[in-house]
Amino acid sequence: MNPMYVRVCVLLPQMSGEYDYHLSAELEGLVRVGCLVVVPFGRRMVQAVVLSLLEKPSVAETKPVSHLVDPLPAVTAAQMALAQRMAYQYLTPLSVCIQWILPAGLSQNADTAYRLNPHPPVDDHPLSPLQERLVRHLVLHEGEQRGRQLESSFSRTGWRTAIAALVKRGRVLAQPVLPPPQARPKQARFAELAVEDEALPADGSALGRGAVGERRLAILNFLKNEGQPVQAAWLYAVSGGNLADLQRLEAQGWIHLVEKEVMRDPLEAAQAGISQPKALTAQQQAVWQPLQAALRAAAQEGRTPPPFVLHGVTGSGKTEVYLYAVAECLRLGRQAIVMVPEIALTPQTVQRFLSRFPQQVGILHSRLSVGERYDTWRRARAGQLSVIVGPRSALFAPLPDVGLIVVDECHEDSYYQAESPPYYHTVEAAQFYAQAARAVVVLGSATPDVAMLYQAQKSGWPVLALTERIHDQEDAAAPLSLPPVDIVDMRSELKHGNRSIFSQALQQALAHTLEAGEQAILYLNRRGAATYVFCRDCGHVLRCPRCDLPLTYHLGSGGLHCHTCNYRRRLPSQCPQCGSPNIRHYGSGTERVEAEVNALFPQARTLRWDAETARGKQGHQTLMEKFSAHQADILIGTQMLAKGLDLPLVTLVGVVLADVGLSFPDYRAGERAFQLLTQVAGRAGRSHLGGRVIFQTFMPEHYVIQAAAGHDYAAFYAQELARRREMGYPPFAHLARVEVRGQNAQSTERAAQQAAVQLGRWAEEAGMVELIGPSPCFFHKVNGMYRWQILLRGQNVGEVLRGKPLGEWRVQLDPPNVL
DNA sequence: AGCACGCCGACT
DNA sequence: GTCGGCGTGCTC
Repeated sequence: MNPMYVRVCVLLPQMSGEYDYHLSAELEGLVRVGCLVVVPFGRRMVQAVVLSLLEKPSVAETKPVSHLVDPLPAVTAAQMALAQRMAYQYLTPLSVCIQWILPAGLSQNADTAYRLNPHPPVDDHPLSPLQERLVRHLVLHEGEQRGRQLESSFSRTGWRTAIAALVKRGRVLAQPVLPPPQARPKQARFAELAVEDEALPADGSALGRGAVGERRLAILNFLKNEGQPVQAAWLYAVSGGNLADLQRLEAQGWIHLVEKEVMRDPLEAAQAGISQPKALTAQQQAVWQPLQAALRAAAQEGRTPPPFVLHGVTGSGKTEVYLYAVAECLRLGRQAIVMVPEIALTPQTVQRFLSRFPQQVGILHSRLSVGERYDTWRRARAGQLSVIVGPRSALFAPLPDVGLIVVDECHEDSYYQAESPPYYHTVEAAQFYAQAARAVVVLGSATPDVAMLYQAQKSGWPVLALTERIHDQEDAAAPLSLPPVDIVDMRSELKHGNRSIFSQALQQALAHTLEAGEQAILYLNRRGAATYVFCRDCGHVLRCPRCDLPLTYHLGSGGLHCHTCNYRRRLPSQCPQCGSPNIRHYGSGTERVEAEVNALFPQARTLRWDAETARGKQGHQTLMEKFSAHQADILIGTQMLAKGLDLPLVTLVGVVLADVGLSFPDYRAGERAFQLLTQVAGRAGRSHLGGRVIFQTFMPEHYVIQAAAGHDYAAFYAQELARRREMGYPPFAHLARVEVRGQNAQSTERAAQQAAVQLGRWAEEAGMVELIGPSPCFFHKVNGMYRWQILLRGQNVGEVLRGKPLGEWRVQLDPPNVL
């Protein structure tokens, strides 16, 4: 007998409960676990996902499931396990995790339709100004608006209370509605021959006069050659015909016109050639073998191996190993997910997957239209796509049997979702998913996070190393060496009277590169760099006395400013540490650097690449193409050009100030700087031309600068770990950020104090948890909202907060870190 | 979240 | 005596 009841998770963000419903006779047998349904909830209709089928409900009275949104399950079993794990791990309601997994455009939230009552009761009540505006707004929009529309027109005005009063008095009618999903399958017109090939006319005279007949004949002949239904738009394109021609041909009985569903494909235009696997080097082979064994074991014995860390220097051929792993996964009849930090910045990686697995790759990212995303999602669910490439959302493609999850450049910050709950790290979530799906996880990076590598070593994860670079050219056999890095001490440059932002060494290297007709990159981290104030003799950085953050210099006011707490002071004339008068800001925005380059090398063609110049849809691509085509000699840019672009003509990389970021009071500042410098250094010398890197610095002895210059990850790792131990950070702790928000500074502060008392009590009960704040350093004012952060740090933070009444606080739990 | 019920102050 | 403020609590 079919189960008559279902347990569902109601998709309301604030609801975390599970509810039982019964199935009507027509739905019985159709509703499956993971299906998206609509159910009555209170006096509303809401979407819900079926968690399980039941023979018996847990309550006496049940309501019926209203209808199925889609007969195919919207959430696979493995995805459901992932959602449940994320809900538990990240202290987030299950409904929120499920909504995150569902494709945009499918899930819809309940709403209210407001309509002007055409026959309002007699009412001489005066309307408030806001009510007047609402009524006028409704009149303007033909008497009807949904809550979401009103919210966008009247946000932050209290329109809900105002309209509720109007509803009460009968001026406005309110009706709960659940909008249908935005994303729908796309229908297109197809034509196919209705007669045997031999029956087709020999010339166009039977089909129409002159050119018209020829045009219609062309359509028939095209259909004959294709031998299958062809989309009408194609026929128009090949014949110059139109819908009238097709309808005429159908009326005459030559063809049938049918409506068929088509898939929107964002890759339709991307014509990648077909590429064959490359032979692996001995090192790649050594890495590949255990990976292959694990893929086979996972597929055949259903074992989930621990994640593989693929630690490969820039240019060591990590991508080819991924391609081999994906190919093996497909051979085993399973599918693969390949995650990249940001699709716009890694077009070359995406291209390699497209050409190696033609017709099998789908991409998922936020720039796709709702329809494209929905169709890619449906093709993945139907087994029509075997490889999904994309940023962190690609993890949620509903593949039927995921066998491999690759996280490329797994140290990238973009893998951490910090904007809205669930606050999760892709590296961790991928492991949860892999456990549910019995898949292999590969974490690739040239500079793995210290915390991740520590965890790998502690937990016995295999760490596979690729230490040699390989040529991009197919024929070159000898491995390339990493480019030599010169550290230039900017303090001695100043002592020798060089006041330019470029050292003598960098100027000479630039001159040499230009002479040789090669390209150079000048890298600077603009965040803070343009305005960072420090002593040029002792390196002392001016910091905010309240927050300990470096102060920023504002050209307009000529003063120093703390962005966090609004502290202001004047620029001192002497260094507070050594008394030197050489304390000033180090101005070096991209414009400034470009101006200096142009002054020194008037003949050089420069190209600026920063958030400003890369704006627009194709911004990154245009700039990259321009530089790749050697339409510029020197590229000047910020963080983003450290990403995975292959630029073979670049033989010189200059880091204008390598120290940037090292003085941020973040325990990960050293790690971030090391990762950036290593990546930037890897940009040079990816060709037979070789290459050279220059780090300009005021701290030449700093371990981060030294290790990055020596391409020595091991040294950096050891020193960073030792430094963190020395500072008393527990290895492997969670950091929970508890945020208290309010409209008013005083009341928010009071609430934060109370929250801190409560959190402190819980931390004390639990032991092993440390409370940080509230202190002004965790105070922010954003968009008129006052926010205080309180940090909890310890090995069991998640357990401390689990089950506690946290309703009024926003809690964000970071993944485990070596703090 | 919504929307109920529910218990206290200012008005017909 | 009623209208209406927003404090808890429920939604299968």
